[in-house]
Formats: sequence, structure tokens, C-alpha cells
Amino acid sequence: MKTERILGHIRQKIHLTDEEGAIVSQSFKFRTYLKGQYIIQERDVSRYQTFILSGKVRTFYLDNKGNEHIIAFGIEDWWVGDICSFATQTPAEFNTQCLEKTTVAQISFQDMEQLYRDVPKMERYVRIIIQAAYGSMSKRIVRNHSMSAKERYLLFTQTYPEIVQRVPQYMIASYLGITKEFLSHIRKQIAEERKN
Amino acid sequence: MKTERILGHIRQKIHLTDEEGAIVSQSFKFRTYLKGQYIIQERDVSRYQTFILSGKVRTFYLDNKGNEHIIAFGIEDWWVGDICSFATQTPAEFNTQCLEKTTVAQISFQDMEQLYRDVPKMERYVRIIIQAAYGSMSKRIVRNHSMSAKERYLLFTQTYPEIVQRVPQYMIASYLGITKEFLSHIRKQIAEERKN
DNA sequence: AAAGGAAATTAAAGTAGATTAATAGCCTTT
DNA sequence: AAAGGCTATTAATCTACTTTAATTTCCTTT
Repeated sequence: MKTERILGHIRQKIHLTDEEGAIVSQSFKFRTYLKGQYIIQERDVSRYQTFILSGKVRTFYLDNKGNEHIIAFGIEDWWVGDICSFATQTPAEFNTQCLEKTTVAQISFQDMEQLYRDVPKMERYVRIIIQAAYGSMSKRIVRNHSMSAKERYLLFTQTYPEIVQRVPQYMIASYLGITKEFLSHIRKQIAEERKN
Repeated sequence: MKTERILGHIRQKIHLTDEEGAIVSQSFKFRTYLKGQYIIQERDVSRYQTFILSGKVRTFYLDNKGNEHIIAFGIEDWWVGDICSFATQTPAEFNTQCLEKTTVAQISFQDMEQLYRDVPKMERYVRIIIQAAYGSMSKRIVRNHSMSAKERYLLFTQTYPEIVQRVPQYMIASYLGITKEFLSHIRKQIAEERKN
């Protein structure tokens, strides 16, 4: 059941009684998006926190020259969206778009605040999730400064092999902060090195 | 009083009764570091969460070529350290060093966990703080990909004018992910543009 | 006021990665 | 199987930024 999936994820981090579990379950709504549809678009206020049950998405920023910059991918069991927009209920700077048919669990801002009151432990769950996300973000900044594009690509393929297989290359280039042409060049280099 | 300063910061985000405030206050210890001393060194486990009362610090990463990469600065009223190391009680990847005499409030991992049990609202406080920090980290990644070094420097000077004044230039270059020589070059450009 | 060391500037040469543009491969639809 | 539209490759030229190295300015100590 859909509810089980997200409850399972929460229960990996905090203990919930059956009653609390029921309250949590009832707070979520389920929705399916088609390929290309947007879960959140920049300038809209992010009304929902979104947990992916199946499918895959990308979160990206559109700069003033019209170029897309992918900040994050999301697949099964990942939280996605513009956390800043949701937390402060201000217009989003980021877009979250589905790269294939994607089923999600969503909780609205009001329901989340109510849930924090009804099941205060959920504060702990969200804190733990965000702390981990923050940690990986800081490491990413450091890597962008201390590693070459080639090194970052190799690290990415090791860390997220499922994403490498399921996402077009030009999006991985965007995530790494390089052009698709240069990623192609890097891949050629790597292929040639492996021949020897 | 030292205690007031950190309590004040917490009370901006959550409501605390007098009794809760007292428990929170008692959980913190105060300490003063001299210029150059380390609050946390890589490979040590971060035992404390640290809040700056006065002074300034930098958090940096040492890459395998021996180059320093500054991830963050910290001044009055900022939380600093290696959150990942503290949260998971695993060895730190980052160093936090005082750039001048610095007075801090610290809470140990055990006391923090006890405080979460005694004053569960503290989960909420930390969640709110980390959510904001996460938001600014994501924006920073995007900016590193979509803006030139010059644009990033100008944005930095606007956003953190106090830091620009209190920190040597070569550290700001490191934070921006460029060399000190190139920052010098950028500054010259900007100065010349302002003449006209 | 001199000395010494750290921080900042300048300039020349070098490189990682961007840009442009052309071509090729590969799905999907008909 | 042909057509059309994405996705990926390749190669030439270009540029933002690095590296190296020398010089200068600024701060601290005596």
C-alpha cells in the first residue's frame, strides 16, 4: 500500500505508535503526474512537501540567460521540491518537473503544521532528514571547488548508478555544472583510459 | 548575560516557558577560544554544537593536494561546525578555526539528545534553523553554476558586508572558489568601472 | 623607525572548460 | 522504412580562471 511506503521511511528514523502512524497516514494525499508535468514551478508558492513513491523528477533553476541548472534529481523514497519556498511559504525559485510518470505522497503546509502539533515527533523526523540533506549539500560545494569535472563525474556515477542509467546525459552535465559537450569529451577520455 | 543571547535567538523561532528556558540555558557551556585555535578538526568526532557569542570563525576543507577550501564563515549569532559529524557522531571532514578570540556557547551530543527529550520544541527550533541553512546552500550551488566569479563576489559583498570587512581577501576568494590572484584582478576591474 | 612577515597586487603564460557548429545515432510515429 | 525530433559525439576556436613568479603594501613587533 502507498501509505506503507512513506510510513516505512519515517519509521526508519523515529518510532511511531499505531495511533500516530494513522494520523501521519491520513495527512498525506496521493497524486500521479505525467512525464513533463511540474510538481512545483518557480514563482508559485510551494503548497506541498512531496515524497516520491515511484518515477523520477528533476529540480532545476532557470537563470536570466534562460539556461537550466539542475540542482537535484529525485527517485523513489526521496523528498523533493523547493524546501525554502515550502518552509517560508514564499515564491519558489526552483522548478520540480517529472521526467517520467511519477506517483507521489504530498502533505500541505497547513496539514504539516497540524501534524507537527498532533505528532511532535515529526519535527524530529524532518530535522533528521534535512540535516542529512544539508550535510550532503555542503560536501557538494566543497567537491565543486576541489575536484575537476572528470573527478566529479566519476564520483557521481559511483554514488548514483541508478540515476546515471535513468537520466539523459545532458541533465547529468547540468547537475555537475558543465556543458553536455564537455561531458561527452570526458566520457571519451574515460573510455580510452579503460582500453589500456 | 551570555545565556540571554542564545535564549533570545531560540525565542525568535519558538516559544519557551520560563521553565523550559531554564532547562535550555543549563544545557549550554561557555568557552573562549584564542585566535588560530580549532573548535573542530577533521577526523575528530564533533562532540559539540557551537553557537558564536562573539568573535569570528571559518569552516574549511583540506583537499588531498593540501589546499584549503572555505565552506563557511561564522560570526555572532551563527551556528558553526560540521553538522554531519555532530549529527551522526562520525569523524569530521571539516575544520572550524577561530580567526580571532571567539566566545561560544556549546552543547554536547548527549545533552542535546537529552534536551530534545526534555524540551521537544527544540527539535522544531533546530529544524527551522537547518531548513534555512539548507535553502541557502542550494541557492549557493546554483549561483556557483550560473554566475561568474565577478558576479558572485559582488553578491557576496552585498549580502555579507560585515564579513568582507572582517576577513582577509584570500579567504573570501577561497569561499567563492577562486584564487586570491583572480579576486585581486576582479577587484581592480570593479574599481576601474566605478571611476567612470 | 627599522625589520620582518603576512596579505594584496600585477603581469605573463598556461589550461580546464565553454561556445559554436556540424554530424551522427537513436527513438518514436506514421 | 522513411521522417522527424531529440540525444550524443566530435572538433575547432575562444575565454574565464589558474599557475607561477616577482613586486608592493600593510601590519606587527621590537
